[in-house]
Amino acid sequence: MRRDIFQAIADPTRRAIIALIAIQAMTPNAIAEHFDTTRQAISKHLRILTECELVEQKHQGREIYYQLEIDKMKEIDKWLEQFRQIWETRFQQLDELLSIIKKT
Amino acid sequence: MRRDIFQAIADPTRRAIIALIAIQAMTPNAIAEHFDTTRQAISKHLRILTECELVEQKHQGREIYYQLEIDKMKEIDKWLEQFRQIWETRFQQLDELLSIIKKT
DNA sequence: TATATAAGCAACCGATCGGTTTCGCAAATT
DNA sequence: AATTTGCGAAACCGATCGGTTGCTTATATA
Repeated sequence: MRRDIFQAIADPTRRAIIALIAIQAMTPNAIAEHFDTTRQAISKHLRILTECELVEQKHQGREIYYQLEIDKMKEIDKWLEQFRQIWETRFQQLDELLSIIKKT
Repeated sequence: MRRDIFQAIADPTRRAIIALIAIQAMTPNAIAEHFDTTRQAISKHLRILTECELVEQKHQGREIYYQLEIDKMKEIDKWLEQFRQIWETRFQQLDELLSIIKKT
């Protein structure tokens, strides 16, 4: 059951769930209302999100509120960093090229 | 065959391929040498990456060089933007809290 | 105490995934 | 012209995915 964050965000429904609970913690039933599937399907998605620690449970009576563990999202940002360096370098090179053209 | 970038980066081998060809364009054979699988398996990954336009082909004789379409990576960055706003706000709030504590 | 509600869990299903093997084709090399 | 090399395409395979249905447990409410 090797879960990682990249696999977690691969599914569009899970990305939508993430965006939903980013605003405020919600129960599975409340989340399910936003989608065209059963609560059980949502529960499965929440289990995957919980397993890779993207989401946290907060028990409150018989309700379970799921909230986004926003810090975990930074892992994606961290991975992107190596490419951000490249595209910024490219941009800079383009910029330099343009200024050279301008001078001649 | 609905391919999107999030599904493309879900696989660890594909992420490694992306990182590899980010440095310089490479042929399928050259890429395959870096992994413990067959060239055909790599070819399949390249097909998926090509389908979602993360990668471009450059034919040169009978060799095909695959190069990263770095701009496409920005789509992930764009999606992350909404969450970056949240975690920066949280950080700011924490910062304010700390300065309030300091004052008292 | 009986009933309704919130939620997790397990079994099942068709579709897709990642991989291998085999094949065919086109470009280089001999 | 014959052979080697680089590559994609297709067929196949077991594993996993996303979903449903049916069940159990625990907390509220009548």
